[in-house]
Amino acid sequence: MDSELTIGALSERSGVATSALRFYEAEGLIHATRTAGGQRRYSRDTLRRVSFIRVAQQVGLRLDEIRVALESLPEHRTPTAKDWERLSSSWRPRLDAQIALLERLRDRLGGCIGCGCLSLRFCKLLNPDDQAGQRGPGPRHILEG
Amino acid sequence: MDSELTIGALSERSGVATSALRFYEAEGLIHATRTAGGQRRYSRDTLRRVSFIRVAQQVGLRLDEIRVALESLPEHRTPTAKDWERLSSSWRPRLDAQIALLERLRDRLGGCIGCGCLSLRFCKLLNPDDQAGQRGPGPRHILEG
DNA sequence: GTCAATGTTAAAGTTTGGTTGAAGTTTTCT
DNA sequence: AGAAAACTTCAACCAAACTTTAACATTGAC
Repeated sequence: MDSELTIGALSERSGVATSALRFYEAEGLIHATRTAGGQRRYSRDTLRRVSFIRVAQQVGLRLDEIRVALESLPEHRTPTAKDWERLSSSWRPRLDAQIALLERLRDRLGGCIGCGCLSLRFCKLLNPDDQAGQRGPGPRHILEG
Repeated sequence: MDSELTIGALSERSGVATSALRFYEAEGLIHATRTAGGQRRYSRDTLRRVSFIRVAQQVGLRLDEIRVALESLPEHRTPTAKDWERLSSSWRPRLDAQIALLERLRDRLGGCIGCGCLSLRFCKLLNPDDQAGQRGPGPRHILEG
């Protein structure tokens, strides 16, 4: 049992499509060695890397941010549980902020929309830190703040 | 004081770019009358409509869903605070679910990534309802569930 | 009446996160 | 050895939510 995974095996185990895995490689989020014939072989901890990527997406990170995060992992040894924990704990502020926003929305929905207060630019509900968010095109991720 | 707004005025008051306002109109989310010369003029409650749109986006709704929601407003009278409240209260389940997901992530981050449990497909953290989410292309919105 | 500021349209471009398809190669199974 | 299954690359496509650009028209202040 060589513990190298083919792209199909990694896909099956991670639940992530092979096309996505190739895409992640192109974006520098994961890496593979190649067989003599040119096929990808993944080391076992790539599975954990892929898991990290998917969870990070749920937290609202974009792939380029995730790439940067992953780059802070040790290069020449398999990352430990502690490494992963350090990485993911950096999300806490982000998660906390997002949870707070959603709770604010939930608890003040009725009042704020119906009333005349909404000039949005200055609405405390949406811009608690007075950032009128104009951040270019593309889909809006709710966690982007 | 005719209380009609030009697109520039609406943009300034709402904090939403004019290009976005035209886009919203093309998508059927807002409406305008036209001057003799063909310029848009918005009634005052359009401001509230735009506010609604932006808040709804924060809640994670896509524009087409927002359009449907807005279509349930009364056609021939200015919506009341109650109308808006009814509309926005339909978000509660969605908000609650999303808050729950984020709290789950926050509270179990360390354990779940570091450990070997993550075959993602079956991870209770990400798929509490056992939906291995394969929902087509496009950016992943964290609220999509 | 002039002129700057603001407005118009339509089409194309941007970003993110991928998928799809074609045409060919490698691995693995028997 | 031969065939099926899995793999390769590359380019094109998709969707959301806008923005940008170009070329031209309207408004409103003086």
